[in-house]
Amino acid sequence: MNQTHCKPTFLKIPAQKREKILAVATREFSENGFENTNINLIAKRAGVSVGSIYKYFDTKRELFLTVVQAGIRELERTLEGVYESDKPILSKLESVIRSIQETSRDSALIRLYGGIAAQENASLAREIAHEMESVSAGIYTRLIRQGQERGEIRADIDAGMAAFALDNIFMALQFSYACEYYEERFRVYAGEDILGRDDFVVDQIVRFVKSALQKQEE
Amino acid sequence: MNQTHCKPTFLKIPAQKREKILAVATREFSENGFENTNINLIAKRAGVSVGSIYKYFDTKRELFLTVVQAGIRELERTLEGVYESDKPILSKLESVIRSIQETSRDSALIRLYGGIAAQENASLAREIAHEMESVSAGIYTRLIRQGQERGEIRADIDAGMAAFALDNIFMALQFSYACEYYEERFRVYAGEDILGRDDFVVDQIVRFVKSALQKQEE
Amino acid sequence: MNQTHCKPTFLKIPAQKREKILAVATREFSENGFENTNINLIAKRAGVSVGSIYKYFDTKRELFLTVVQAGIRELERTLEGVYESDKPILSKLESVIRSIQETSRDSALIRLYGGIAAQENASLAREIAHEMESVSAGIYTRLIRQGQERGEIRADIDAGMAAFALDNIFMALQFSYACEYYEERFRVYAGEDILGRDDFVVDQIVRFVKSALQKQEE
Amino acid sequence: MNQTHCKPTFLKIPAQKREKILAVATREFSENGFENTNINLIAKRAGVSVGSIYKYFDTKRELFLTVVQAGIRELERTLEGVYESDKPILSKLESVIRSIQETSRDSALIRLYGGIAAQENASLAREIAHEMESVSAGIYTRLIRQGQERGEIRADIDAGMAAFALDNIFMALQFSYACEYYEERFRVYAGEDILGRDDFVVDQIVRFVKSALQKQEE
DNA sequence: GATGAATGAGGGTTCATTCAT
DNA sequence: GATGAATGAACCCTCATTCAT
Repeated sequence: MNQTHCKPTFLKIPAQKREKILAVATREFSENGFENTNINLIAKRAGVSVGSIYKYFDTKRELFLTVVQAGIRELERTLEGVYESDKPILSKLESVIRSIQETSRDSALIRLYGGIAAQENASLAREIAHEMESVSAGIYTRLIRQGQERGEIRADIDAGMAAFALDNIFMALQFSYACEYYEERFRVYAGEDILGRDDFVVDQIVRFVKSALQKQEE
Repeated sequence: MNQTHCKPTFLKIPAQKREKILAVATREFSENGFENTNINLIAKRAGVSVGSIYKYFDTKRELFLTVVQAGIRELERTLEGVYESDKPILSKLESVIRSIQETSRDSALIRLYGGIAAQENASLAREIAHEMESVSAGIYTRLIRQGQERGEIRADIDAGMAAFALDNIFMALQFSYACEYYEERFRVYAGEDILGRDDFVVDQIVRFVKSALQKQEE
Repeated sequence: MNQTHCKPTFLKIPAQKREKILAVATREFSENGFENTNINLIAKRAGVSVGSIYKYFDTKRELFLTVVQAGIRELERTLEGVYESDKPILSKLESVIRSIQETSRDSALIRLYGGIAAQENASLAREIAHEMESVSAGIYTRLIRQGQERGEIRADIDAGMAAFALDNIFMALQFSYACEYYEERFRVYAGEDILGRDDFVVDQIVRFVKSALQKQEE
Repeated sequence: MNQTHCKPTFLKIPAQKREKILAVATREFSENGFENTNINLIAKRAGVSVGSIYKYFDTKRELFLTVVQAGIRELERTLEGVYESDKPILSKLESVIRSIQETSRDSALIRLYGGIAAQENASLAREIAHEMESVSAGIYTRLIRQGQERGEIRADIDAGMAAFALDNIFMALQFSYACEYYEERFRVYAGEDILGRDDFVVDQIVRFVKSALQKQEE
């Protein structure tokens, strides 16, 4: 869960250099996918030598994993921010959706996520899954459970499964704002102009999720 | 939507050979992704020459698109089957979920879907999106609308957006039964043994979706 | 010298079909060179099957040689026409130059010649040389000799060598009207607009050749 | 005229390695033509990796152009040497012819020239033409003009056209000592043993050219 | 520790030629 | 004789990784 994928040397170089490498690598991987990303090019664009990259990371794969992990930590911070507030739970959901709309557009990170699941390299996918999902899984599940305790969310549903369903909706929504494929899919479902109707989307998704989770009257 | 990606010659060869090629290609693409799939290997494993493959398809990309489209048509048939029955709408949803459980396990097709969105080749992704989603988008949206007309589904929600949310859940569920990455994610959310608890999953998802869509009492 | 490069079958098919094949092949070879010409494409464009082409010619090479030989015979006819007249010899030269200007522009045949010498396949080149040059060599040499006998051309020069020098000039002139490379070279020597100044070219070349061959006043 | 076709890296490697690569490439291209030359083979024979070749040159085409340009510079040096002497102009011509005889035999370079014009790749041909001919065109034209000024060469002929005719003769003569096809052609014109009668050739060609250019008596 | 030149296996694609119908 | 589908060797080029300096 906390393993690092880089070699110790990477942690000893100036922060600025480290961040430049990660920024360039994130952009390249998210734009081109794992296979089509060229390590030599990343090195050049980050202003370091290939040799150095291989001093910091054993393989292309390790660099990729490091980039993903850095992204996860960023995501974690965003989500935590939303949840730590003390608004009623259902209103937190609205915040999440708005946050997705704001951060996912043009987000290299989300595109990266979209691509991971498809990584031809199955073992790579598995390795990422755990650390990546632990974050949101944990947060969503805790949220649901809290809501159930407070009586704001129905108790007759498994917190994990509800969190799973919720994340299914949110994950696909993220992709819909970040990846061409899902953008197109979103339009097919909701109309050509849906990417410009953010308030409508928030309203509708909240409505859907709210009913799904709310304690049934009576 | 109806364009074919193969050359006419491909349609003229014996059905058995055609299916062998598609079966091998589907397996290879879904196991290795687009980039890591070797056309020469597909040819060898399908028992034809590379030359022949290139007589049937202009490029690797066209073969890939053909494989995807064949999968879409299969998916279409499965979904149509479920929806054409005259069960009450909410019970149809249960059928869909069961159908996902049955067909997604070991499904090269679904893995393929998972991979498409991530295709480094953005234009390829866009090209597939429309024809692929038109199928389920159409079916789900029609279903919701029908439900609204019959009074089984709440009218205060946009049919397209509801269908979108529904498909988000189902799509991710499909991936969860087909791709390593999503399997792992599923376990993180719902427990190590979730892949063996199909009835529980059906029950929980139905419960979630039902509330989400159902007409609110009173 | 008179060997044919095709199989007997080629001579038995309808003349129209035979000529269509040669016409298409000549165009293709002259536009793309030997290596870049695709036999399957020639077949398709000539409206016959590849199988048939290989019934008529053992190899791509044989087809090429046949095309070249057909071209030689055409050239032969043109040249003979010029020389058989009974104009004074030096005025015949003018006719040759004008004939070159008229026939070489857009001439697949000449481009073909230009390419032969460079055929990577050395043996192919040698094979063509004899039959190809015998034509003009014979005519030019006979012409010079005739001129020497008539006293129109200096006797202190070897007829063969003079014919060789003459053909060097004419051959390169032909290429200069037919092939991009030599066109460019021509422009470098004689100015950007030289390809539009035909009379000037005739005048200058005649002037040069005339002095070269003419009996020196004494 | 001064553009290089290689990447900067090529200029930084040891001269010996650079020359080895150019030597091997020149040989391969001149023996097999552009299309039939195998880059991987050049690499192996030059004792470097394919990867390196592609570090030095973007494409096969660029390597070819570099080889040609190197040849042009060599030709330039030879020609300049001949012309810089202060012999009377017509005697310089004799030097050129002797120089052709000496350098063209077994000259990969000249064979290369012979092949360029025929390059299936028309754009490639055009690109080479300018830089290649500028050299000899310039020298020959300057020579003629100088001769005209000095009164050694007739003034009633255009310097560029005379240089063109001259180069036509010399170019074909070069090919006649270097390429199989033109060797054969030479024999057809001047007899089977012509390649062994160098003095005769010099004498005859000088005689031809001299009359062509010389001021007419009286 | 940093560099970046060097490596070479690997893969998409073409096309001359064959041969079963 | 005609057809054209099938074959598969061959080649240009890429890029993850290594290693001498």
